[in-house]
Amino acid sequence: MATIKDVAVLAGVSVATVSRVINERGYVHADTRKKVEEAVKQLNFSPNEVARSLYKRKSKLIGLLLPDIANPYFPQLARGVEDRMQEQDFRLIFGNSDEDEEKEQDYIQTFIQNNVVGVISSTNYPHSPIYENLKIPVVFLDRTPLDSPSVYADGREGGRLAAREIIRRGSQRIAVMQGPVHIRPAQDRFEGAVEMIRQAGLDYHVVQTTSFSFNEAALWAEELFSKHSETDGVIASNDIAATAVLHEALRIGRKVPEELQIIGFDDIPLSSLLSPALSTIRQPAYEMGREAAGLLIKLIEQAPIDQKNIQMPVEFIERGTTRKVNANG
Amino acid sequence: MATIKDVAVLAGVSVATVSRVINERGYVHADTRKKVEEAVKQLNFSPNEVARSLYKRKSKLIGLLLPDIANPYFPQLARGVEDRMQEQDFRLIFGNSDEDEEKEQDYIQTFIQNNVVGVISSTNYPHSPIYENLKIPVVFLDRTPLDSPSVYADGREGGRLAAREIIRRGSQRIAVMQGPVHIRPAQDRFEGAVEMIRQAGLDYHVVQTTSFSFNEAALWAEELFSKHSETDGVIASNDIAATAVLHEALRIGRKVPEELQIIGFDDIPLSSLLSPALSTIRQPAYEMGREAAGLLIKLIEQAPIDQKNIQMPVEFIERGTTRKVNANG
DNA sequence: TTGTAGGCGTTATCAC
DNA sequence: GTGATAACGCCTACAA
Repeated sequence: MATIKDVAVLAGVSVATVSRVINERGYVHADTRKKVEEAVKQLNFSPNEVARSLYKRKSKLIGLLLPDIANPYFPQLARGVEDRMQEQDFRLIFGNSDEDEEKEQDYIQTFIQNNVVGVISSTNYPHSPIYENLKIPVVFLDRTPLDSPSVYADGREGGRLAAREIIRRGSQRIAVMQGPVHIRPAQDRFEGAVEMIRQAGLDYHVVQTTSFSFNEAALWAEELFSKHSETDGVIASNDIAATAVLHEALRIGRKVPEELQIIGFDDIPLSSLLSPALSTIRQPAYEMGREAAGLLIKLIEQAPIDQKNIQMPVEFIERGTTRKVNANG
Repeated sequence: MATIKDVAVLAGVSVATVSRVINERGYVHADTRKKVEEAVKQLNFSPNEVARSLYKRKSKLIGLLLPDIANPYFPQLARGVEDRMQEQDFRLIFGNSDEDEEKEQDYIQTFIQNNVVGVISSTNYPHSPIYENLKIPVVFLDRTPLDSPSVYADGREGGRLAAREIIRRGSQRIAVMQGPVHIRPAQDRFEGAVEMIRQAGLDYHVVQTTSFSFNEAALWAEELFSKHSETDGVIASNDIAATAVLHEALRIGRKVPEELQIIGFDDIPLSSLLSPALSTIRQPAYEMGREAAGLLIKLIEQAPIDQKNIQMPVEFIERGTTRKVNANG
C-alpha cells in the first residue's frame, strides 16, 4: 500500500500538502493540487484509516451487537442499520451476543479498543455498567430502556392489537404464548395481549416459552395443543412460534382459520408465503434499523435530536390465519 | 481510556515493561509483573487495537462480504463465520454487496484501509482485479472459483439429487426453476437437475428467475402454474422460491405432494415448519461459514492447508412436499 | 501557499 | 531485567 509519503515524494511536495488535498482542508494552489491528485491516482493511494483513527482518536467504525443474526427477525434490522450507515461511509463491526452478558461485554470492549464512534445494541442488559461508562453514543435497538437513546416498536400496543383483532374475529378461548421472560419486548406484547383479553372478559391461558429458537418452537406448539386442546385462538410470541403453531395445528387436523386463529409477531419475510399466510403484528424491522442508525449518526455528529426515544408503529397485517371480520364489525 | 503510558507511570516502570507484561514477551521480574498487573487492573487498561494495528500493520479484523444478509440463506453462513472467528478473537467488519460489483469494490477497499488481515466473500466476481491484487488472503464462500481458496456446496450434485429424488417418486412433467444466471451455484443446480432429468428421458420445462427476492418469488410461482399447468413436480431454485411455489400450489388447489411434488434448495430454518414441510436439498450453511472461517484463519497464520477448495456435501431432506418412495424403490 | 515537526498508543530494537 | 527511542501512517499547529 502506498502511503501519504510516497505520494508526497512522487508529487514533489510535503506530506502536509498531500494531507491538505486529500482532506480538502486549508489552502493549496491549483497546480500543486493537480500534481498531488495525479500522484494519488498513479499510486492508487487511499489513506490508511487506522493511522487516521489513531491520530484523531476516532474511526469510521460502528459497533453493532445483535442477539443472533440467525434469528429471522434480526437480518432485517441489520440490513437497515447497514444501509443507513453505509450512506455515511460508516462501517460495521458486527457481533452476536447470544444474549450472554459476558459475551456482550467482550464485544463492547473490543469495539472500544477499535475506536468505534458509536454502538447500536439490541440487549437485555441496557443498564450494564459497560454501557453506562461508555464515552461514545449508544442507541438501543428493539430491546430498550427509556432513559437512553433507543428505537423500538410498541410491544404493548402490539399485544393489545393482536388480542383485539383475534377477539373481534370470534376467538373465545385464547392461548397466549409468553415469550422469554428476560426479553422485554416479548413481555410487553404478552402484557398488552393479556390486558386486552381481560378487558374483553374472556378466558385465556398462557404457554410459557423460554427462547425464540426454531427447534423449541415445535415443542411449545405441541405442548400448547396437548395442554389446551380447546384453544380456538393463539397469540404467538413471534412469527417463528406462530409458524410452529400453524404447522402443528394443521398436522393434528385443526382447520385454520375456521376453528383456530393464529396471530404472530414481527412479520418476517416468510410469513406471507406460509399456507395459509400468517396474520401477524408487523414491526418495521428494516425501518427500525435505519432509524437507529440515523439517530446514532446524529448523536455522533452532535446534531440536534428531536427525540431520543423513537417508537415505531406496529400494525396488524391481515392474512390467512385469521377470519374475515363482518362489515358491521 | 487509559493508555500504556498511564499504566507505566502508575506502576513506576517504563512503557516497554508494561508492553512486555501485557504481551507476555521477554523477561520481566515477577515483582514488576505484579506491579504492572495491578496498575492495569486499577486503571482498567486494555490496549488500543488501533495503535497496535498501525504498528504491526495488521489487525484482528476480518472483512465479511455477503450479497444480502436479509436473504434467509446468509444469516446462517454469517453466524458460522462469526462463531469461528470469535473463538480466535477476530472481529468482523461486515457489508452487504447486493451483488453490485462497485459496492463490493468499495467494501474491499475500506476493508483494506482498515488493515483487515483476511476477507471472506460471497461474490459473483471472484476474478475482479480487486481480489487478484489483494495482498491478504481471501476465502470465497458459496459462490466460488476453483483457483482460489473457497468453501462451497456441490450444486451440480444437489441438482442431480433433487431430480433423482423427485423422479424416483413419480414426477413426470417437471418444472425446473433456473435461478439468476449470474449466480454460479444456482446454475450448477439447474444444470445438475436438467442433466439427471434428460438422463431419465423425461420432459421438463424451465422457469427462468432473475433474483432470489421474496416478492418476485410469488410472481414466478404464478407464472409457473399459468404457463405449465400440467406440471407434477417442481425443482425450485431455492427454498424461498419453493415456499412461494408451495403457497401458490395450495392456493390454486393442487394437492401436495399427491399431485404435485416440490423440492427446494438450501434447507433454511423455516423449511421444516411449512405445511406440508418442505423437502429440500440441504446445504450446511452454518458449517460452511465455519469452514470458511477456519480456512481463512489457517491462511492468515500460514498454517499448512490440506485443501484449499472445500466442498461440502449436499443432502436430500425428505419431508412433506415429496411422496414416500416404495420400499422396493 | 507550503513545509517542519510533534504526537496519536503500541511494539521492538537496542543499549544499559 | 529494564528503559530509551524509533518506527507505524496520518493530521495539524506553527513557522516560513
